[in-house]
Amino acid sequence: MKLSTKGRYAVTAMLDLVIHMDEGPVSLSDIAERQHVSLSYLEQLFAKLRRRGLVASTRGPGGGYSLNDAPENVAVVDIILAVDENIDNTNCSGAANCQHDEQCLTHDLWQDLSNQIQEFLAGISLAELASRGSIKRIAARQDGVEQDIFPVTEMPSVMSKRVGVSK
Amino acid sequence: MKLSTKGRYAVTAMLDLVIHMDEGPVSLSDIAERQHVSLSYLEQLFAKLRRRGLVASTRGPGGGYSLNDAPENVAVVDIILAVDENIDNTNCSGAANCQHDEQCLTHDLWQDLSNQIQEFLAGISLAELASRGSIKRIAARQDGVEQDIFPVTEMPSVMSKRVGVSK
DNA sequence: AGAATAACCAACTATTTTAGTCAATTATTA
DNA sequence: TAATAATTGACTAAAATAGTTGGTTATTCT
Repeated sequence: MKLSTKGRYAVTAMLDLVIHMDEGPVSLSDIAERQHVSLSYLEQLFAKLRRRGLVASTRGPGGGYSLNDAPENVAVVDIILAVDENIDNTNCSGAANCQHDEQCLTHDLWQDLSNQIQEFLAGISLAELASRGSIKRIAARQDGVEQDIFPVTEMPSVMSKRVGVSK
Repeated sequence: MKLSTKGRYAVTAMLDLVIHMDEGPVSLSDIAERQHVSLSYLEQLFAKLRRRGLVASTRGPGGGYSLNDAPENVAVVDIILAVDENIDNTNCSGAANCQHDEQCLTHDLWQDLSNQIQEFLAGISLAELASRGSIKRIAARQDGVEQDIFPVTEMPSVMSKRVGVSK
């Protein structure tokens, strides 16, 4: 299966977007700063999310990304499928031709497992996630924490801003 | 998470072992032939399974591997954990220090998912798997199929036997 | 009009994991 | 003593992961 940090980053970024979208489009550099993911990596992920129709983009100052649908209608599984391609656990990608054009011994087991995971992740929407108390607390910390940890001017911009971009 | 072909091969091989263990130890070369996995790769996997105490080995002619415990007591999750190390889906391996020593936004979500998968795979024993009709059918096919596909002497030994081993 | 902002795009890269191979040794049995 | 089969260790090709680098294009603010 594919459940790597790629999918986790994507879900985290989308959740950050939902939490901050009341003030218009959310820029990737803001998400990068808050969630400590590299901006260029986010760009790749959001390119896929946009192609899948999950988000819409606005260019220029004040621009950023916004959800194409209500947070209630976006499930975690949609996000993971958009960036990770598949959630399938079989060797044959479900085709059941794992061995001489027939099923391998454990084909059904991996198929069942895939369905389990699929159903679990399909049952959780961004709206539900954003409403959780534990997540609200962490988001509040992230929104107010930068000043606390990095006193005034010395924020390690390397982590969140583009470096070495020439004019 | 780690759910790769490594874990799938291991479960398939262990299931093959259970199906054929009534006639004493099962050799890796037999499993390699039946399940079409390379012998050297199986050796690596069974070294881990032995270290974890899931199987016992018998050397010499007629030797092979046998289960250390009743098939009822070996869950699929045990096998995957033995070869894949962990089934954890969080970035911080469950330590909840994913971001500045505190939880990242989605930590709880991945934790819940890990638990789901864990429970599912813990609920399936080798005995239960081996008793399934679909698996019995496939095993029967595998036990009788070699003669049908590779007439008499011309079995492609490359796939299942060691090649180039000098004295 | 010009500077800043921010999305968009393509190519490249270091590191890790996967899925093995290759070569040899040790133990056991016929 | 020959064959069988586990055991060990080092190596490797290919793919995936997690980015980086260097730009271009569109929009808005001054």
